[in-house]
Amino acid sequence: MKKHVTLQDIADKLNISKVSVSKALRDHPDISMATKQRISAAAQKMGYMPNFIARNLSSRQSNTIGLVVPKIAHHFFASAIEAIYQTANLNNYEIIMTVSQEDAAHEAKHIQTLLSMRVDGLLVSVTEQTKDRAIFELVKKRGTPLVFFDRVIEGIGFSTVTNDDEKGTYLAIKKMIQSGYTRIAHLAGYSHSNIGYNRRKGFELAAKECKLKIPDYWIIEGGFGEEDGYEGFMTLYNKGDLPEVIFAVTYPVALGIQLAAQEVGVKIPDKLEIISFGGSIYNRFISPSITYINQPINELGAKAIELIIDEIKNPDTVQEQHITLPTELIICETCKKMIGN
Amino acid sequence: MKKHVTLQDIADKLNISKVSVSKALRDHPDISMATKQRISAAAQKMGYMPNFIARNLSSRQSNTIGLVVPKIAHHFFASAIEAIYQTANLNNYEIIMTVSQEDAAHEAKHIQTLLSMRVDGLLVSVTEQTKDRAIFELVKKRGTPLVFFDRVIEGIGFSTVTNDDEKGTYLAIKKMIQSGYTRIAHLAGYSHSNIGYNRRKGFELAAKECKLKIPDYWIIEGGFGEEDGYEGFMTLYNKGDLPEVIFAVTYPVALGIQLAAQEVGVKIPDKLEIISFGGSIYNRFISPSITYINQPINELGAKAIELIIDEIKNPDTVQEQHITLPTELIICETCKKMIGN
DNA sequence: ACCGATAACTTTACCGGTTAAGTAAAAAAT
DNA sequence: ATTTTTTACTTAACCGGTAAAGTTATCGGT
Repeated sequence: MKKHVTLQDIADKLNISKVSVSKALRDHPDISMATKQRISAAAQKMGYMPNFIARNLSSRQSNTIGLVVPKIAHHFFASAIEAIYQTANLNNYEIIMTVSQEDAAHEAKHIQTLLSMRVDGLLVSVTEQTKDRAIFELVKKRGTPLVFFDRVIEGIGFSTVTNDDEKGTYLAIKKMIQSGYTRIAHLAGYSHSNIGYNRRKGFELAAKECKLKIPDYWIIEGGFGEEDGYEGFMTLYNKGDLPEVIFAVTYPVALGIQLAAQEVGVKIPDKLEIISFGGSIYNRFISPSITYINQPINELGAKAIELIIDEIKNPDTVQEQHITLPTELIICETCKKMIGN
Repeated sequence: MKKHVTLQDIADKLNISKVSVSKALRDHPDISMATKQRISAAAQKMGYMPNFIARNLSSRQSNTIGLVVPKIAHHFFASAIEAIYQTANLNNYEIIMTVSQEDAAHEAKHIQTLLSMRVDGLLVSVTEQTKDRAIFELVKKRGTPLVFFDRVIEGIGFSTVTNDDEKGTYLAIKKMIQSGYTRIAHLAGYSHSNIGYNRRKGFELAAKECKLKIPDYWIIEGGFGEEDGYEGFMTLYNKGDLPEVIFAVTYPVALGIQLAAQEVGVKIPDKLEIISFGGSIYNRFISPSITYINQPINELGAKAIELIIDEIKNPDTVQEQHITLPTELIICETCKKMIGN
């Protein structure tokens, strides 16, 4: 029972060559209808299951896409991953996902592994600490198609799919200022990451256009996780000059702020408001629910897959593309002054 | 640049056979130190990267474990998956994950695909609707090791790793009754699923031991998702006889209850309390935070990987195992009467 | 009645490794 | 000094497919 049924086994049984069996099962025109039927009947009965490994080796393509994400227990990634799996499956691609855990070294190692597995293409969202581009330059040299999504690296010739971080932030913050908020701080993430950089840029642009002066110490860099929100708030709090609103670079950061504020007794939304880039399915259960800039996560995941598949299928004609998807402001229980403006 | 460097390329360069190169790179004793060094230097310089596909085909093992989960945008699974990836990587295994989306047909198809990829073993948590065991019997016949975790199928000879659903529930509900709660309903999930069945069993056992009569219509079957919690609550509500507490079979179900209750104006925790099996990282931000039975998610994931690796490495000596991990009651802002009892 | 085309296979070669079975020269044993 | 063992390789065969290049028998056209 242990042995797998191979093409040869079927061929022997029917007294034909294994190539005929291979062709029949792939519906190749060389084989007559009658034989095709005999063969598929036999394959069925014998429980034949093609060996992908062997097939991939000889056909030099795996129908497999390597996915590298920094973490998964985070609403944005969990949803994006789900969208990616779904779209990939619809297009008959398998996904091999690896989780870098926000660690650039893991990331590089995983990409190596995926290249060794000869994935047809790569879909990557880099860690918050990724600075070294060597591994990506290697991928480029190899000629393996790669598409970045959400957290990207620009300038090395790969396509990207992102939210419109800058514009989304700009519009939201502008509206916020127009609604009467003037004392706004920003926990900004890392500016070496595109999401940190562009969200901050949108924030600063809105402030500048509205002639609002934001003190330097109200823009605080850090990571994109809950702990970073917690620490960021504490830094602000200890300065003794709390703003009215904090704009959090990600939803986890917003949660960290909330947690810290709760701890030191700063009531939200009475004493402090929060607005965040990105939400969560849990947001509506949280009190107060946080006003946020909604990301089109499913579209983002789906688009990323479409791009990579396009690059895989048309390696010669495709061109580098940079797609940004529009965001949408969702007003919840914080920042209520914005309603109607 | 496109071509990959192969063993043969290195062999040609150094005027030796490719087998020597293969052996050298795997540190086989056949090759002298001097040659090994020449070879690895050359491999390094030429940018050699082993072709896993080819290696797997010829060595008949992939160092790869197939993972099948029903969904990923759910705290329990997201965390379990993270633990699984981590433990697998530590043991030099790659994970190929597929998402069945609570659809038994997808599940079967994915398992087929993973078998075709010749994964060394499978780790499966079944969908809420899985009843047909045919695909698992096929796996058994094939001889591919498989371990179920959390949502399992028993009686077909595979090892399982689960929470101690029955005992965990039993202890929590017993404590709840002893704390003075008497009107307790249960949104129970599907009883064809082990988690539904065992949690309900624990619930009923506690009630019986405490001589508490629970009306039939207070135990409602359904799925394990938020919508099921929503519907379940509505069913209870429309009966016009609301309990004091609802025990939700999963955290998403608890959220669904909360949502529905909010909608019809039933205040939690004043008019209705909730307790749930399983929590979420978001729980502490939710108000009121829900008292829950905590699952040892990381241990569960890690243990599952350990079991499957053990089965892969010792196919002849391993025996079917059924591991249950203890749970822990975490009292939050609902069910406060339980504090101190 | 002869020729080229077509249909329906088969044979050969190859993908990039690994394993098993040689082999020649050097080292150790008798 | 001769035999045995060991060292360091090489050659051949295989994993389970796919792709390219034959090979017949049949068929349509003239």
